[in-house]
Amino acid sequence: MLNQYEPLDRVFHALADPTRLVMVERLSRGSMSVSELARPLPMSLPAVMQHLQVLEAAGLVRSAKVGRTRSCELDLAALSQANRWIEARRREWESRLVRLGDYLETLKGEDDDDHSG
Amino acid sequence: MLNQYEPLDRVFHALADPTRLVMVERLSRGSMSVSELARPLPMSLPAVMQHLQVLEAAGLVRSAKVGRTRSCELDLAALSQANRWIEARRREWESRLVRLGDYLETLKGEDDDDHSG
DNA sequence: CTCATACTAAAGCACTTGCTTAAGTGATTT
DNA sequence: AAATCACTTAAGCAAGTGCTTTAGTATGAG
Repeated sequence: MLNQYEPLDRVFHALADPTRLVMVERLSRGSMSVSELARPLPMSLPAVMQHLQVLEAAGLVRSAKVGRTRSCELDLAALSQANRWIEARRREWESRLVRLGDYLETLKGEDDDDHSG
Repeated sequence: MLNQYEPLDRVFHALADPTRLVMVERLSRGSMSVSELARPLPMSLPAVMQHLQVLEAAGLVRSAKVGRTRSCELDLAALSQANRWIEARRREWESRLVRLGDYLETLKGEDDDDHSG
């Protein structure tokens, strides 16, 4: 397995799980503690902690412990990075389609010139 | 594992592998056959086929067989969907920050009124 | 001090992933 | 017809994932 994309595929991996998608979605509506985050999820608290660690390792979430509770909040930087990669792919693909269109136009032009021969 | 996000987390899962990121990146520069796609990758052809199936299942790539070669091309729909989800999270988070800012402004205003008491 | 709360750490287990190799299938060249 | 090419299928395996339960630790309330 090659890896020149270490941070990026960690972000996608973190988002590749429905539980973690729900966690990110809830955190986008406001910061909360681990147990608040866990409350609607059909699994144990340690399981939620493990998901949280994946999100933190990807840079999607930051958390800090205050007293005995850990407060979690979204960090948009990693999400933006994912967005930029997707946008770059879209642009490459679309500019290729444009170039193909131009090329087909050129062929059509040549065909018009050369039609009687 | 809950799943109200079936298509979306399939897309992120498909992008959560460095080999598949390379495949998508190469396909964004133009369509190609399975063996062309496989040529720079340090693994067997069946392995590349398996990655291709993951990308197709996620709706990121379409392919069609012509004669004995299979031509693969990018399909931007799934990528756009991923992008829209990320943008929605960003907007929710940012509007929450704005509301928080407004609230703090309100408190400051009340504090100004109530300062002498 | 005692007890409940809010995590945290560790071990274990079923299942999935990312490969491999070997043995096909069907299309195209020779 | 025989050989080659471009996949395709299947079986198998090591490593990783997504949980679990059990047993902690540190903080805060009474």
